[in-house]
Amino acid sequence: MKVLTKKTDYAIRALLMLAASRESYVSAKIMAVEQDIPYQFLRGVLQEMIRHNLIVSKEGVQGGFKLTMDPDEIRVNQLIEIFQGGVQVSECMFRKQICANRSRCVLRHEIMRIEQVVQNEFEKVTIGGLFRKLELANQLKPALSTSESVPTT
Amino acid sequence: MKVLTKKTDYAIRALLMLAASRESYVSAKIMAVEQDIPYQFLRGVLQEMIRHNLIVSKEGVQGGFKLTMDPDEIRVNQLIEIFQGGVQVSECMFRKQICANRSRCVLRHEIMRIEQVVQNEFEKVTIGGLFRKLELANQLKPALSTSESVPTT
DNA sequence: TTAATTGATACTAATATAGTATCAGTTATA
DNA sequence: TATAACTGATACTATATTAGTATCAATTAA
Repeated sequence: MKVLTKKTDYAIRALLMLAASRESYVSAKIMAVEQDIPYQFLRGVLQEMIRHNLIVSKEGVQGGFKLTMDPDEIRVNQLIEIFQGGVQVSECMFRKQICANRSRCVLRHEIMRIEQVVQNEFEKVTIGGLFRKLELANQLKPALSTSESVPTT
Repeated sequence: MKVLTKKTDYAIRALLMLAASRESYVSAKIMAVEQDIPYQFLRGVLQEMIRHNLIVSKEGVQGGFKLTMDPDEIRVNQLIEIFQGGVQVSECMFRKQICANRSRCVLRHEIMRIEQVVQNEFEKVTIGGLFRKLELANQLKPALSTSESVPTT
């Protein structure tokens, strides 16, 4: 049970960068390098987000992407919806036969309930919220880019 | 985001049948037919459950499978663990570099929290619990097997 | 004019999920 | 005691999803 696929993961990280740069455009290249995401793959992800009006682009030199809305309005929930087709119950037998077999229906009902819980949780998580946590983390631990030799095991 | 794969789904339905038959053995064939599950595929699922000591088998004529424990002790949680490798965060960067990039870590933390919620929910769902709901559903709607012509759209 | 950019699109590769087939061994029972 | 109804084990194939690559046209700041 993989909760987030790469696409969603990359999308969130790209959005966090855009949230950080506010009004100015950020190019796909910069985001790909900084976040260590395959460039062309990220481009596809960004295109998808344009289609869903989460971001806008500017072509040419100095071009790039920026948010169309307040980061607090972008919910991880929606990103999962876009890149993973939301949460899907294992085969919905609705209508088809009212319910070919009862145990499948009971199960289904139970899963839908849990999915609703997950849905609600992911709805609470916004890019804005994540961004503030990120800032806080960076305040508390401003090291990293310096020495702090990585254990070469 | 697919919550349950076929294997888990089939496993649960098979276990519900075993819960219904209590002490007597039920063959894979019967379960496959009644639950409309591909026979050989189900066999594989059953083998996996034997390996995890959820069920035992008896070979030969009149053989089959039965539970090793009270249905209330079998949690859907565990089945997801067995058939879907549990809930996995999108790439754990732990230790590797303490955290190559911060936004990934913040994200990770948030997801882990939600996964814990999911985990807790699925832990509450047991085969015994589902079985009782199933019985209740069958009591309230004892029709089905009779006429009730399926709409041929 | 040109290098840095996005738009669009068509691939390939890797992995996971779903399903099939086969043969050997066991056992109730006719 | 032969045999049909079973499971054990294992090796395959097919399909779908996820991840990643490549290419070329159009745009634009400098």
